[in-house]
Amino acid sequence: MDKQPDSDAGGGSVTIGARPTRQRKAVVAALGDSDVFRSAQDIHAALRERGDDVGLTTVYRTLQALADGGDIDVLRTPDGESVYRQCSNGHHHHLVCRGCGLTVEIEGPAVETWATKTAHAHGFAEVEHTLEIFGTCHTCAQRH
Amino acid sequence: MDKQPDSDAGGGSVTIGARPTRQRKAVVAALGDSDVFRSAQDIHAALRERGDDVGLTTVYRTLQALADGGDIDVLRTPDGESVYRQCSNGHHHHLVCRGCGLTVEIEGPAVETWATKTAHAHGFAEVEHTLEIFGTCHTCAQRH
DNA sequence: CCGCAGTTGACAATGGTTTTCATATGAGTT
DNA sequence: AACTCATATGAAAACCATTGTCAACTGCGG
Repeated sequence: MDKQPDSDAGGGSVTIGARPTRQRKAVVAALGDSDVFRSAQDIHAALRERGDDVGLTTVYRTLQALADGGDIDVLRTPDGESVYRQCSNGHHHHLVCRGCGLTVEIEGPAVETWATKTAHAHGFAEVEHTLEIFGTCHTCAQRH
Repeated sequence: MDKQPDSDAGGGSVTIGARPTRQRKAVVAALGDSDVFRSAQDIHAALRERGDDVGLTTVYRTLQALADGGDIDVLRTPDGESVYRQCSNGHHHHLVCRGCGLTVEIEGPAVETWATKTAHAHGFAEVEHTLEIFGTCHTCAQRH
């Protein structure tokens, strides 16, 4: 039910889909260019500016597919916007700047343990959790 | 321009606003009736069914006001919908059952400290964080 | 009883995201 | 190269929760 292991996607480390088209490669490239969480609209605008014309619909579809495949991370800003980012593998959380989207991947083993223990203590099973930290980074704080 | 501190709102434990109107009381009552997170539209529909006619706009406004005042908790479902719930005072997180919505309020002072410290260590200011734990409660686990 | 700030609500407008559907494209086949 | 057809694309329309608008209403203070 999940994809078969493909160790030779053709150069990229990310499985794009059945057909690695120009558009999909462009979206993946755009994600690779920045280490910031960006919205679909952001990416669409960036691509257009760069001359890579990709339809907004396609950007949305591609991002969704990548997220479903676990190749990129999604999270929702406090405004309810979905933002995407290419992340390292494995479980981690994010420290995100509200101003520019600058993101630091963080780990908190103690939190994981605590969350799981607490849930079990209340009789909950199949425990998952979400944890994101938002703030204003040093740079953004200065040019308020 | 904003509300003055009033320690005696007039009987309710929740400060509704400058004027405790029929509509606001109705919304507060609806929240008091259930201990699960519900959307504004849900509440609006429930009120209408009960005969308490309150405009959708007013429901939204009231919920937002209550949330701003810290009298109720808001969180966003994975679909991006805002849901509200009457909670105890103070900062806390939620342990929510995926099956029935059963919610347990939890506290994790250590997590708060850790989150703030970590953010500051990376030069972030005005730190906020979101943390929710999802799982399957004992009851739901049995009748899978 | 008057007046005005606070409230209300029908309706329009927003805006991110998804759907629709006609057209295009690419990988395999003949 | 020509053919096929599932897959992919994208412009435009649909969605839909939420917010803005603004005229009408309400209730307490004076």
